[in-house]
Amino acid sequence: MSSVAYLATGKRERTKVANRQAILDAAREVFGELGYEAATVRDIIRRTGLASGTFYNYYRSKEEVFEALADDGARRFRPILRQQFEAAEDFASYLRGAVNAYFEFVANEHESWQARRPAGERQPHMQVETPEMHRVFEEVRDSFAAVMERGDAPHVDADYLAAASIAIAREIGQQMLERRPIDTRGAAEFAVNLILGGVNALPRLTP
Amino acid sequence: MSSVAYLATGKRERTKVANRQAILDAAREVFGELGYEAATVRDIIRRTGLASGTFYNYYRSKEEVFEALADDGARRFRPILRQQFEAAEDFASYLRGAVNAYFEFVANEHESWQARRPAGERQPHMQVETPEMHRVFEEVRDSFAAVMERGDAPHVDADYLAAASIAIAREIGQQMLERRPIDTRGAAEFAVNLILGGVNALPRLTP
Amino acid sequence: MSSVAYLATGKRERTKVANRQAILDAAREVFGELGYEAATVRDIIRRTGLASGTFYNYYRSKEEVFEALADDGARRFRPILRQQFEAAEDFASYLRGAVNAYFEFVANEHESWQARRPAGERQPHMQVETPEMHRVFEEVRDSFAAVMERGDAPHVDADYLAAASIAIAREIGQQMLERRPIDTRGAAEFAVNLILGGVNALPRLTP
Amino acid sequence: MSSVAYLATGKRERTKVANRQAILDAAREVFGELGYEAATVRDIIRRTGLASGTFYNYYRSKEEVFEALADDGARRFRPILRQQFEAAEDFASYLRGAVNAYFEFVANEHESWQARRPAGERQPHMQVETPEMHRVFEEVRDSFAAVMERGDAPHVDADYLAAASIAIAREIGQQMLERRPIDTRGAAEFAVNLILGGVNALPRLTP
DNA sequence: AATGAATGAGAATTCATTCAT
DNA sequence: AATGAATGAATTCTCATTCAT
Repeated sequence: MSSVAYLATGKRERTKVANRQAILDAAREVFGELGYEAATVRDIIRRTGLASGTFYNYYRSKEEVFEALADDGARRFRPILRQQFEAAEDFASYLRGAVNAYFEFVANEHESWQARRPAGERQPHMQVETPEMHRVFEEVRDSFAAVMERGDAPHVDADYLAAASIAIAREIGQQMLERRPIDTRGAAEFAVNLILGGVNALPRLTP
Repeated sequence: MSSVAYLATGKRERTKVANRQAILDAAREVFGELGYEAATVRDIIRRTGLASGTFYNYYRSKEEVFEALADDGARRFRPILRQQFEAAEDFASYLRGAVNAYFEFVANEHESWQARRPAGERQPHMQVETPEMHRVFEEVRDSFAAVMERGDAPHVDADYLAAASIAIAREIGQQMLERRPIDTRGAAEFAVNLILGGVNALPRLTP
Repeated sequence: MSSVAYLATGKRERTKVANRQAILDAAREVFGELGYEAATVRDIIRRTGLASGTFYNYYRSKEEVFEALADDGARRFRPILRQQFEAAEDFASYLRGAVNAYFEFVANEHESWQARRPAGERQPHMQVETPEMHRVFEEVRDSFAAVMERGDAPHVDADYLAAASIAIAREIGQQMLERRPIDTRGAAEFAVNLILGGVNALPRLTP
Repeated sequence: MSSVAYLATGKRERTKVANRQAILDAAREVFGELGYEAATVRDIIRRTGLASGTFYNYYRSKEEVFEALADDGARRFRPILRQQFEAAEDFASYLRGAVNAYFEFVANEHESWQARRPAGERQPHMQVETPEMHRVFEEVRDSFAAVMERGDAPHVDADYLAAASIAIAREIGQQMLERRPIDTRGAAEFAVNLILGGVNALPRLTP
């Protein structure tokens, strides 16, 4: 929180922080690959190289890591969204920025949000919506609401719009990855045009 | 023996079908009440009155029933979709019909899934991709392509559009279920307007 | 047992006999491949093409087929041994005949006595001594005793000798199959010479 | 801490080794009392006082303990064999020493295996082939080859001879255990005379 | 704080056998 | 006599969590 915290971080301290993060990262991967239920604490801890007992020095249960993911995810994605939000003048520019940011995020982060099919495993796996995904949803919805307020933008159901926008981004992203060559620009354009066009066609809320 | 005799296959056959359905129904209930995770194969089979081993004559695991459930939904929805396609004159009417039908379907299903849920427990919402669901995707994409061809409708990337539309419907559908009262009309209107408006804003393909 | 039995065998009768034999053959194979315990009734019955319930029209339990194998095996191998026994003038000629007969039996019968490794399965399987193997042992021992009595042959412990002879034949047979080219003549000669030489060196029993 | 400290590994390590051994011992007893088939993993683990799950930290299945048991026997026998080899002057003395040692070993093992057996139940006798057993085979074959080289002994096919000798020892050993009183001396004499006499009768290799 | 073996409740699963058709 | 789905007792096995080192 302050510069002191940074300096005060001795080796012991750093190890603790690093371990906590390592477990979180491993959990994100494992939950992403196997789904919450199929994932075991062992799967998670094995990936960190730590001993199984160590897990419980950081989290009290499998459920607790799962919940911790929410905070972490939000912490990492919120600045990006916020930056887009602050830079944006209106809904259109925010959307454009956010969608692009999302595609970059997906590409850079090795798609922790998407099922990472471990290449050659049995087809139909289940995907749980993680708490961190929900947090992102809230972030987007609130930003939508705010930019609508801010500008002269159309004023529509922010929940529905956020849900729809995220769904579109996710799904188009998926499709995009299955085409060759991978055309991120084209896909982003498609998604943004679709949403923008749609929003303009929506009847305004007049509460 | 009766007019039903015509349809009835042997008793054994009927029993098999009935058992399979009984397990599916029990699974729907149990998943609805306890959530996928907490539910056990025993919970499911107990509710059918069948013996525990019998479960394994029909499904190999909890995961498999879950998928069968999803598959079952998709399979029951497809005829509805086809009907909308045949009745539709253009893209707009097909979309309107299909989206309305889908939201009605989802709302009905929802009753058996969540009916007995102790209020306050949020079901983490899960995604499965079954073969039958893929068929629904193909059906939608092909129908889109066909109605675009048929009418004077805009001509855009059918894969992207189908993927986006399904994603929107799914997600808005989820949101819809969390509001009270459940307003399928309102949700459908939102989704349809969004997609239609978006489509008109998309640049036409000119191959 | 008589010519009447043969003629009286109507279609129904033949089917019954054939089924009983089919189950026995399948059981021999399955017990040989998997060992008694790992083998299941389903494994056996599946191989016959019959329904699982049908098994119980012929044998009351897995154990019962296992025991029935004894009679069958003895029934098939006894004539061969008997023939060698009757043709033999002394121990040496009986041994030679029996060992050769054994190697032919092994080759012809696709080695039901040996582990039939299903090519590419996990290495260390267990082999149970089936009742039919024990019956063969008795046959050999009795023949040994008889030819010793009959001729001027050395008079030694027939149990030990039979056990040793069978063991040698089995094991040399195994080794032989692992060499290229397969030299049955050489192997048989080795076995026979070893046993004959050994027998002459054994002290005579003088009861 | 004490002179033992030198040998003692950490307590953890000792517990692991002790547990593994405890399971092995319990398995030996249980298999001896109930037979391989009737024995369950529960029977084995119950006798150790360990928790049921602990079994699976050491062995993956009943079959695996059984193999470990066989392997264990072979592993403990090998040093004995080597000792005989080093003490032997020629083929005859090696053979005599090894066979006697083997029969003693088998008789001792037999006590722990069959001691508590309710009389009258014949244990169906099983064969396993473990890697360690193969090593015993190689040891015997190489020793045979070496002593043949060393002395003026006949020079015959070492593979065949080793295979035959081991088979004889195994089988005569089994027979021996079924007689009362158990006469290791008599059995060994039989086996040694048989093999020695046989070897002398074999045509020499003249490569 | 890290380790990793032990724990044991409870879930998953098998399979010999029965029995209605 | 054949069929093959149903049965359910018995067994295997997993895995979150604890705890001695």
